[in-house]
Amino acid sequence: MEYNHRAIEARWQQYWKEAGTYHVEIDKSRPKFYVLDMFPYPSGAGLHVGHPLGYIASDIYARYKRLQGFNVLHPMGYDAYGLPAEQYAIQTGQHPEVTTRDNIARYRQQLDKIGFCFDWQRELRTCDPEYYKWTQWAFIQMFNHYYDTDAAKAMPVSKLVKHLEAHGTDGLHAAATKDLTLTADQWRAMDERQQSDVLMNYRLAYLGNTMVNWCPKLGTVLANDEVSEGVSIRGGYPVEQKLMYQWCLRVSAYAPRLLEGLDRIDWSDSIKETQRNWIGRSEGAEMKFRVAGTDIDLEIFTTRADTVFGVTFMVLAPESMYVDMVTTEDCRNEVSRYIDAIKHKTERERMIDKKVTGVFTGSYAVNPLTGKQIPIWVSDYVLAGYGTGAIMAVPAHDSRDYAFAKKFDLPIIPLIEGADVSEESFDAKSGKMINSASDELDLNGLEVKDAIAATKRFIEQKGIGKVKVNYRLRDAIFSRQRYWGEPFPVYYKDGIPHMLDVDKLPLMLPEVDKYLPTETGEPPLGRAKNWNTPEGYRLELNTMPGFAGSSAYYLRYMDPRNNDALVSKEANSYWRSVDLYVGGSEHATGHLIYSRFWCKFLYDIGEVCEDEPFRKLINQGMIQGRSNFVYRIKDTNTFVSHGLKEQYDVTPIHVDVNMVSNDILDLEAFKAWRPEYADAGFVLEEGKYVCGYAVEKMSKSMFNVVNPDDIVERYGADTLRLYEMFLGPIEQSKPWDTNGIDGVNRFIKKLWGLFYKGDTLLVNDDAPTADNLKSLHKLIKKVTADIEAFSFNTSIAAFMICVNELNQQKCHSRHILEKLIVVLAPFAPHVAEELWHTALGHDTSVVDAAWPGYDEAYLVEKNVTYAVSFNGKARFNIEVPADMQREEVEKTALAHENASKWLDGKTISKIIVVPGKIVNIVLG
RNA sequence: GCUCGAAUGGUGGAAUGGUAGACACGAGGGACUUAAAAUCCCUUGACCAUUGCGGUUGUGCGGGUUCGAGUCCCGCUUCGAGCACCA
Repeated sequence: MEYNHRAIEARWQQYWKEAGTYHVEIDKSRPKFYVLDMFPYPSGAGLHVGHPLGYIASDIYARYKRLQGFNVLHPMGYDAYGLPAEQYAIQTGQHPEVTTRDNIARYRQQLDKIGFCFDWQRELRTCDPEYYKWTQWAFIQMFNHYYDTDAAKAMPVSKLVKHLEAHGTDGLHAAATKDLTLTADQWRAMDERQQSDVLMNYRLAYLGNTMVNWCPKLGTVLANDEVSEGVSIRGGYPVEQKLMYQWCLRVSAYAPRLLEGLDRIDWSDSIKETQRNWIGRSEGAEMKFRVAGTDIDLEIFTTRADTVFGVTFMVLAPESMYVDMVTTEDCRNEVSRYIDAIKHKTERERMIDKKVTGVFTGSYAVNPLTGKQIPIWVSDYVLAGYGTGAIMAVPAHDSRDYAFAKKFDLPIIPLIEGADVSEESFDAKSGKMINSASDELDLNGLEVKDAIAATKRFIEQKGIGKVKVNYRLRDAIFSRQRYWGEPFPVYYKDGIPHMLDVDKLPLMLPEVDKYLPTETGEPPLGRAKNWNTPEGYRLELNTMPGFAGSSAYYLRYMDPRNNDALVSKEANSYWRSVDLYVGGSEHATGHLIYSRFWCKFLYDIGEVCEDEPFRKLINQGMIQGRSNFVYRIKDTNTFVSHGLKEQYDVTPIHVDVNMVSNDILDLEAFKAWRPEYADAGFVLEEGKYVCGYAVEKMSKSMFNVVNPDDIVERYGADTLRLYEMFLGPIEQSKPWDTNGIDGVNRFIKKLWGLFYKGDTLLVNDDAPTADNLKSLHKLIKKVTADIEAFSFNTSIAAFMICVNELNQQKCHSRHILEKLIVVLAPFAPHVAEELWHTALGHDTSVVDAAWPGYDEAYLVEKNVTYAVSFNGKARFNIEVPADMQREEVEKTALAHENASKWLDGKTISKIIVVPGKIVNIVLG
């Protein structure tokens, strides 16, 4: 029998499907293991060769774990809501659901050809009402909970209401949009709408005012990357900053726990670091500066409490509520003009524009430590959204304050010994303090670190400030003015939002005539007719963003058809959380934060038993494209080979990589590619046309897309799987280069050659030799360790070595080959299954075999070579039995005929024996 | 600017502080073949030597620790990633 990948792969894919080989159920007699891939967005372009990289790695791991006796959950589904389908719908009128369904069918076809062990009975689609029912359900739960900072967990809003009724805000420690102070009497005196507004200040899912890029012409909010120079990228319509009332999730409440949880999960340092940066914890102090001649206190946040003696002015963010309070009549016009000018800029423009601008409010603040009066300014370099939106400026030790002071000629007082602040500020947090003393507090001579601590202690004692931890993490804006997303389970009654009853879920996404905003500027859902509005009230017209559906999907896989709960207690307590999660690192500050937040919330309300969703995370690298170029001589139809292009004036042109092999262009295919190239001429090197290449993003326009289907058709899925893994470390980004795929294809053929020569079955029942056993056990040991370490490229190298050795040993022993096949099965399941059945005669699937252990006894070397060195320089080798004791090794080394030559009468000061490697004799 | 990571042949990449370059591609040579493909064998970091043994040098740069450093430490350079008027 010859190796025929097409027949083999079709046969076993069919077999696995019919036998339900990969379907899993809860089995309490076996330990569970949950392997998950980040589910794909089914785009219209289909899969390219980069997409399956992570899926192959996780598939290998899942199969390996199963062979080790684990009950492995390995599901797959689709993140089906998304912008491309909606854009396509706007252009063509095609319902996004239709496009999405077609794309999913195509994805499924492509995935099936690669031979993954997914349990397709658990497939999910986020746009499926059965699924998004639970997305809506979770939203309702968030609406009905607030975050108690004492208990550090979510609590029911009903408890909050009880507290407000009894004590007002007194003793209430809850995450809030802004600090409120209410008495119980005031609360009870409020009408329903006022009370609703108060509760919004605490709910985990809340309606809030947020600055957004609003494009009136398009009738939608745009993301920052959809706006450039004040106009929309699509259409070029003006975009303005607008405060919009929309749904938000109070992710910021969980900032401390999101940070702390990172210490308990096995993720790469880089992605943890990215999340830490994003959460942005900073320890500092909040301090009050009295505005001179008033009873207004400006609250500021600083991490450099020690520099308070160097504060020479204050700065407010233009949006700060203090601005209005402190601006004097004389300055009011100028301040308003400044703020108006700022308003017309997008946040992005404000960031790009590094020009220092600002305006004086006319008021002064009193430095609480020195009693000196300092001017209060307004400038857009202070952000409203961080801290209190007001800062104390210390120009000597903060570069932004320094630039501002220079521009507006404000005083600069150095506070650290030896710091030269004539040209630039001294931002480092080190050195000895100077100029920092008052009657009550003397920091002079202290190290910065100690000065910070001393100042904090002092301001707390004096009641002018308190120690505070600030986080950069913002709440997530949860409304989108889009059609293709989950509808909110929300209706408005007299303008007050209410949640639908849970038993009315799902609230189905309605049909609309067009996927555009309405004429009155409402989101597309405003077009829906006869939408099932409960009791005749108005439904929320926004939809949820993309991350809504992907935040808890991993839980749903545990129990995907449950209509009574997101996941049953039984399924959740068995499968618990994802043991291995594989996906791209680009989700570090999106999906991977939101999922963790969502999970912690569900944990708080007792729905799930683990508070971290993904125990171990592997980030597969991106596969980039490797584009090929031909070089056309200007104004001709002649193309010059890469090595000769310097001699001409040429234009590089992308050519389809599928016409190029090892950078050699297939001239006939090129001529046939485009009519204008039919009569092209070529300047060749040694009879060949050599193309240039470049690493770029894999995309149609670069003609560098390699389709996995083509590889599977030509070489087979097993070759594709092995080659993708052989390309390099899984976490590394690398360009796809089909050159080299022959190597792994040859390996499979050589492996086949151990079993068959032509039609002859070579497998015999001979007892394995010591060499056979050594080759096999070396392989098992290496592959076991490599899979655990996700080092798949080196395990494939180990397979190649093993098969070459067995070939040389002419080993066809069943004993050896059976174990070889089991170990290979996770990597190349089709060929393994074929040989397992036809050559080795089994009638059960190889996936039900047991992962073999290895025996060190077969691996022990009989003899070991030591390099004998003198003063670190290797001089000769000795070969001794492997179990020889180190003193004996020393003696043998010194007894060697060459030793006396190097000793040459010198004394020996030290002898170092490294087991199995080197004897170093250090001469005195 | 801050944080994290990386740098090894023509290429992708291997190396618990212990013979650097596993494995593969590519290249060169050879066998088989009318020929090509396929397959198999040999060579392949560089330099020198080559009738034979071999020798020198070599992991971005400069130092250090060590009997011994691609690996550990300090200081740079370059590239990649994340964050970025975050006080």
